[in-house]
Amino acid sequence: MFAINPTDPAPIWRQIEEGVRRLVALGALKPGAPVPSVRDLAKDLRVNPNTVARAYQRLTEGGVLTVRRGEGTYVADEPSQPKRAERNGALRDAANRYASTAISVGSGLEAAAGELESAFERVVREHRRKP
Amino acid sequence: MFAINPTDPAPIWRQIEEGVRRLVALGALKPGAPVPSVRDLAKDLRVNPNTVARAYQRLTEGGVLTVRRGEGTYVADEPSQPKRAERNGALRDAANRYASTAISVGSGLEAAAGELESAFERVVREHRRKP
DNA sequence: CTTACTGTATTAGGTACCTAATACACAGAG
DNA sequence: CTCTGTGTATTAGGTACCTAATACAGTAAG
Repeated sequence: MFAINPTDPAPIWRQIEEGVRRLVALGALKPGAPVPSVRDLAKDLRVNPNTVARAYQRLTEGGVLTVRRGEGTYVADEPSQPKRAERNGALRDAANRYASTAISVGSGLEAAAGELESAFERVVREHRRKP
Repeated sequence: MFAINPTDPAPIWRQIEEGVRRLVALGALKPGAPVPSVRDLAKDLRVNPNTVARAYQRLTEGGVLTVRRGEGTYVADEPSQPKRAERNGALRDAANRYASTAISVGSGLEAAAGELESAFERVVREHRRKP
């Protein structure tokens, strides 16, 4: 499905949350489709079930997932996207972080932009492989 | 000098380390120039002196700073830059993270690249202001 | 020497996160 | 009903990080 990056300082539950949002945004997870059970995904990612549960709960509160108790968890019929304000804010924050680390290691805008393009291709290709 | 971002999941000492590296890479801190004392920078960033000390220690081990005990800390005469392998690795990692969050909030490559350019301009302009 | 500033080290306490081990309520299959 | 698999909740323990309060060794200036 996706992987956890141990070097990423972000908490694991946030990585899971973002991973699911990414799959939904890419269309790899379509509305109504089931997502792995808490225990299955936890076993797959080699992570504690509680951590996955926390991510699922946040995604449910955020309107991305819907849960049918005792049965399973599914992508919401109309998965909510972040509003423009939040999206721009989050994007700006992430861009600042990326620019900061790029400059700090001695890279320029061109190198950073090129690596970004590669990263996009990599992510998209990775999720075109198993639709 | 620079600011600490509380929303950044990265540890504060790492943000400080990256901030100093950024200033050195931008030329805002030139070789031989003194950096603020541990206590001064801690007071400026409203952070514990131990946290700043940890960052300075890592920067010293990394060859970016040199310390004259009892006198102060200075930018190394020839500040070491990360080797190409490490730089590319770090840049690739950062690009992956940025691309991941961009996609997860529903943004495309164009929007991400545009925001990246803005971020670069912002950072450079911010450090051209007080040379 | 005294004072004031450096970097460094130690100890303690608090918070967030992750793990582990359970337990409970609900839905579906046999 | 029994069994299995859902999501959810609770409790405990460990680690990393940050803070706070000191203390020590070295340098420079009065």
